[in-house]
Amino acid sequence: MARGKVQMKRIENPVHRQVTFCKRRAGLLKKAKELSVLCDAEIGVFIFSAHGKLYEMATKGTMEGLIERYMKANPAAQTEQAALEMQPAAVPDANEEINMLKQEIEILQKGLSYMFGGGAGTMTLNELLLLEKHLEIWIYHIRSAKMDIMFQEINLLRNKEGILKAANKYLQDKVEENIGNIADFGEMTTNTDYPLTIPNEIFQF
Amino acid sequence: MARGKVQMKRIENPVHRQVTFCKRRAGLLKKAKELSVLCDAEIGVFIFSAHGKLYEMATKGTMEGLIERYMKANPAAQTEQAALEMQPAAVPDANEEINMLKQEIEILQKGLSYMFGGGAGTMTLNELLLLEKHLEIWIYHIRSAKMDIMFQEINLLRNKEGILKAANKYLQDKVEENIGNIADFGEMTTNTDYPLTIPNEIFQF
DNA sequence: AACTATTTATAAGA
DNA sequence: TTCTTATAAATAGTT
Repeated sequence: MARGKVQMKRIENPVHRQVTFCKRRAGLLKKAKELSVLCDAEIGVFIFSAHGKLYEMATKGTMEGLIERYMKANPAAQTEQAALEMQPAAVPDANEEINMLKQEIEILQKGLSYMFGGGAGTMTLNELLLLEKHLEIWIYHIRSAKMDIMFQEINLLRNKEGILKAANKYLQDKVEENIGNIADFGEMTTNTDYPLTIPNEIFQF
Repeated sequence: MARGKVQMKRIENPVHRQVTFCKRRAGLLKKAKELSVLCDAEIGVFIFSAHGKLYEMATKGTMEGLIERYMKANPAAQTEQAALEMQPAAVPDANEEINMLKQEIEILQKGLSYMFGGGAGTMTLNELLLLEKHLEIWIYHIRSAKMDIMFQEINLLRNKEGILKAANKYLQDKVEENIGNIADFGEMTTNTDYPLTIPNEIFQF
């Protein structure tokens, strides 16, 4: 990369190779560190030299922790030991506990997917981060349709109330205007005099 | 490293951070590959993005093989499973799986408590078993207070409607009974003849 | 390990 | 994401 390009193949000169290994190894680890810091990533690197010497680096925590995380993130990838552990030699008690835990996980997953509205699939951790938002949206939808209907109903009734009240008033006027001899009319008037104004605050959901 | 130096700290702008992550990730993996080829080294790199996505690369063979080699080369470093496997009495396979499942449950629990509205505390397993019920109850409470108010309002209006209608009818009867000479009365009657029955289904929430 | 001449990598902008 | 380009970094060959 300087003073001449380099062929992408094994450097045959052992001295050159060793020097390059030193320099580039440092460079690689530096780059890994930078990527980790700049982008908030967790990175593990391990390098076995041609002679078998191990150089490693792990950002955030230990290499062991990273490997465990790797194992979890990549269930398809089984180490030799893990593969062996899949053999039926397992002890009954242990199997029992495993099954219990698996059932628990199933229940939890079911609850979560239920919450997401029938999503039959499993959730990733990313999806969990959107949890609160989804829940709020869900509630909103459930509520919103009902609210619309109820508001319509209330408005309908209010309109009818207004019309009936007007009709009532009209008829009352007519009665008063044309008839003076109905004894119990005043009593009637009192009974129909209801407060018709309803505080609007209760509709501010 | 171009068009301006970059501070060695987390890039705050999410877009910049994502772009840089992409570029530098590619760069890092390329460098690893080059080092491997040029110097005949065996290298493993894994990168977890901030969002938890895994990117990996292993020169020569699989990452699993590399991890096993790493384990062997680094006896001091024991993963949790490996440590458990060192216990003679324990059954290695089962313990590992149990731990994995327990971790999974922990993740789900975390998501759920997050869902329940910033509850910083942890949930017990018993609580988790009641997940669906809890959610329904929660939604029910949110909704129920509002519904009560709206039902009261609707019933109030309906009662008023009934009373006004009765008063209207009474007055109308009086008018019909005592007066025969009001020209526009029939018209009035038509206008006040509204369908007063509202389908009850819409209130079945 | 230091020193440069060059090659690479990459930040910023489209 | 991908391309371009100006510039910062990395590093091959040399001392």
